[in-house]
Amino acid sequence: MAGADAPPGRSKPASNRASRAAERRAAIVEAAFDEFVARGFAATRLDDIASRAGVAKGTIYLHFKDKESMFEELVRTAIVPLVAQIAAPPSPLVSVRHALEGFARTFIREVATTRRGDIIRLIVAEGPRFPAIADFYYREVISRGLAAMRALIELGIRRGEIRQTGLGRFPQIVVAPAIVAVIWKSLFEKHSPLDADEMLRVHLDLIFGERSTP
Amino acid sequence: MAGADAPPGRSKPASNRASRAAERRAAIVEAAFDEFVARGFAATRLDDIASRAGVAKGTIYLHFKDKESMFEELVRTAIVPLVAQIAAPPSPLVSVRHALEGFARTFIREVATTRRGDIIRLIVAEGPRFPAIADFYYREVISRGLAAMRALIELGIRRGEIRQTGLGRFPQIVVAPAIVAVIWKSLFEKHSPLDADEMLRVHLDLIFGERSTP
Amino acid sequence: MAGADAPPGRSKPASNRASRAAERRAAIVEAAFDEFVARGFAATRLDDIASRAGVAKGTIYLHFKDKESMFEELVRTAIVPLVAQIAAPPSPLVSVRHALEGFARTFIREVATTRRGDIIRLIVAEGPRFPAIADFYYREVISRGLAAMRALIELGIRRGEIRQTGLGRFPQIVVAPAIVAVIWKSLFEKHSPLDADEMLRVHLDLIFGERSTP
Amino acid sequence: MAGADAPPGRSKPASNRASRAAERRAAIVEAAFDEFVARGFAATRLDDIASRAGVAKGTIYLHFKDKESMFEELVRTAIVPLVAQIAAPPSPLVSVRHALEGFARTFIREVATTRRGDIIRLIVAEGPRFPAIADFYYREVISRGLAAMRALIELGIRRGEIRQTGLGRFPQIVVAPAIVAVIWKSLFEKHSPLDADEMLRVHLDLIFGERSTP
DNA sequence: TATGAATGAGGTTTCATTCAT
DNA sequence: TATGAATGAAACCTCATTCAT
Repeated sequence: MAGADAPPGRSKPASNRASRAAERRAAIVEAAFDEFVARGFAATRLDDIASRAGVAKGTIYLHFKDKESMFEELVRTAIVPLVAQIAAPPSPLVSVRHALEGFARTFIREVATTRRGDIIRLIVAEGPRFPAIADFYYREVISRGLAAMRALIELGIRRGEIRQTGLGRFPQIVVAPAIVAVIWKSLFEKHSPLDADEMLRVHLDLIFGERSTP
Repeated sequence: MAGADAPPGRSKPASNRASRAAERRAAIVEAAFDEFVARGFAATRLDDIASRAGVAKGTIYLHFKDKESMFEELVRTAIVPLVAQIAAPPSPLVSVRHALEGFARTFIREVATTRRGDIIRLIVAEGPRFPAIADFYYREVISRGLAAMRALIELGIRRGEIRQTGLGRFPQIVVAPAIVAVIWKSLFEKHSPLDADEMLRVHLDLIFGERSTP
Repeated sequence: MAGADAPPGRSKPASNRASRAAERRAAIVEAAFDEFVARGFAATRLDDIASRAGVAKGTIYLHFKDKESMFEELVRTAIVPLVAQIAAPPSPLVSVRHALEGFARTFIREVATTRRGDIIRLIVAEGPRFPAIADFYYREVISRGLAAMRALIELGIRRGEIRQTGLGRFPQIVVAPAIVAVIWKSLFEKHSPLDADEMLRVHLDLIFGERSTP
Repeated sequence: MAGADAPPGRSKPASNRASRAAERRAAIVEAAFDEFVARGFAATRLDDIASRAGVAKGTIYLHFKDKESMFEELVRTAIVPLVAQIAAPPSPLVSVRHALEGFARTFIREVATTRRGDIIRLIVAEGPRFPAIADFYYREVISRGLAAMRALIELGIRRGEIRQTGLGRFPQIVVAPAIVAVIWKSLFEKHSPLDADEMLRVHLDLIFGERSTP
């Protein structure tokens, strides 16, 4: 991930014990994340995580209590950046459409086309078996994200940008195509590539009542 | 177990050998489906499937080659009803809106509120590890369903019911809230119940340009 | 143990499924007992039990929940025969000395010189870490055995055979040399063989006030 | 941990390097002894010993070759005080009964009611797996102790204090109740408290032919 | 001398699969 | 066809031991 290529200038960056440990931990997190995303919780082997991270199996247990709590902590950690983006202020200065376009662009760039998209799929997949994770995800991402989205929608309605007043009650509708885009990318992209950018634009056209000009 | 050695003659309708086998197979399929949906592929134990189906573990192997092919066949089988409904003719007699409302109602009734909804989540979860399933699902459900949806949308556009012409290129947009509803039901329903019926209605209002009257 | 050499006459004794299972279970119990006695709980490997019993490792888990409950059940089972002997009636017809001599002989023959002696050492060794076992042993063996011994001692006192009236309050004193004999056999026999038979006789002489004639 | 980097000069009495090492070693021995007594050899973790001793795990290996030799050395060390007391001269000045009463008192005070009692149980438990320890224990404690006891008994016989001449051949009989008391304390004390003091007194009454007066 | 992160062999336990009945 | 006891590979996890600092 990011951070793997430290700024050049030092040959052995941070070689004291504390940061060596931090590096190892980061490597484990990195590897575990990849494996969990690729195989799901149950099918992931700690052996694979260890060898991918370049550490011994036992080393994992210096950083995590067991496979389950490693998974939970990992997913939680990975969710945090999503939260940060969502918590961005709705920027009432520009038009609501403009704000939503910004959202869409950021989402495409930072989520749909990166491994962060996979985490959404992972939560959908493992959520029912890890209620703690589903709860956390709901609390930190879903409820906040939808609240922000609702505020934006209602602003749009007040300003007359959005005519469909029912959207305020179902911000999920505004987000739905983005979710579908993420799922599509991981499952069907090879069968039929999806121009997520364009799809979200069409969706916004639908919401803001403009006619698309193909 | 019970009834296995019932006195011959007529214990149940169609109790000859061939159909007895068919019954058992159906029980296994049923049980396996429940377990796979509840736990995912890797975490499901054949032991649990067997006892839920009321057969011995070995019996499963009389009907399926192994766990993996059982899973694949199962999901394939479970998808068929979805296909049937989707392949229903777009019914050009009524309005397009009316047709889509019918779709939505059927979806809510037959998918979102039943176990068939979980199969969508299951495919999202296991798709990457079972490309054969993802392929099959794309071929049988996604591509056909989207094609039908696209035809309907274009009909709506030609008839002037739908003004947003871009939707023809992205039928996913029309389906997205239904997908989100299914996911929501399995993950977040307990945190915040979703009125899927109403949400889909608002979504149709958005598409067909009517103002919702709260 | 006993039962390994079934009565001849049939080449494959008890070859139906149920008794095959019973045989295997017996083999596991046998092997596990040997291993636990030889190494103690923690140092015993299920691998060794399995191969000594001639079964696969997994087979053990068809009969026992886990290592710990196997150990507890095993020891409990092994204790039962001790109980049976102890529950023998105090036989008031003969002299108390005679009764105690019978006890001593039986103890030497059936406990001190057999593997049942090792179980006493095993309980001493593992008791503190398996309170359930110590409790069971106290309840089934110790308390009953001491009660019976006390009754016998008091009978001896009433009959004038035993002059030391304090023994009624401490039946442990009467049993102590037998316990020591068992421990001695497993730890120090090779350094200095102990004639347990004779020791117990001397002990009885001490109790019944007779002078030993070497 | 705390105090590891104390300001040099004088943190504790005798804080030069050599004695600091000796203190650490003593702490390890102390901690190890507690752990081994509480859990037995195999179930004891070096981690626990280290943290109980307040040293790092690696430090243990500066003082002991490995777990096994640490255990052997430890038990040996712990036995030494027992030896000292046992080797005390039989004091022919007072009556033999008086000498044995002194023994009993000392045993109760210094062994049965302290951790040194547990070491007897530990040796009984681990002896078969550590022949070296059983050998050492036999050589240093058992054989010496019994020799001293035998000498005392024979003195008693010669002086006419003890009438049961067979005891000279089985000094174990005289010691047996003390052993049983120790075992009782660790296993059954909570079920039924034992007045070891009184029991040993009754036992001496038995040996010396006096009638107990309850 | 002291540390404690790292190792990896080895333990317990699970479970898909087989096969004699 | 149906069973379910048996298997054993493979998973997770522990912990004695090492070694760079």
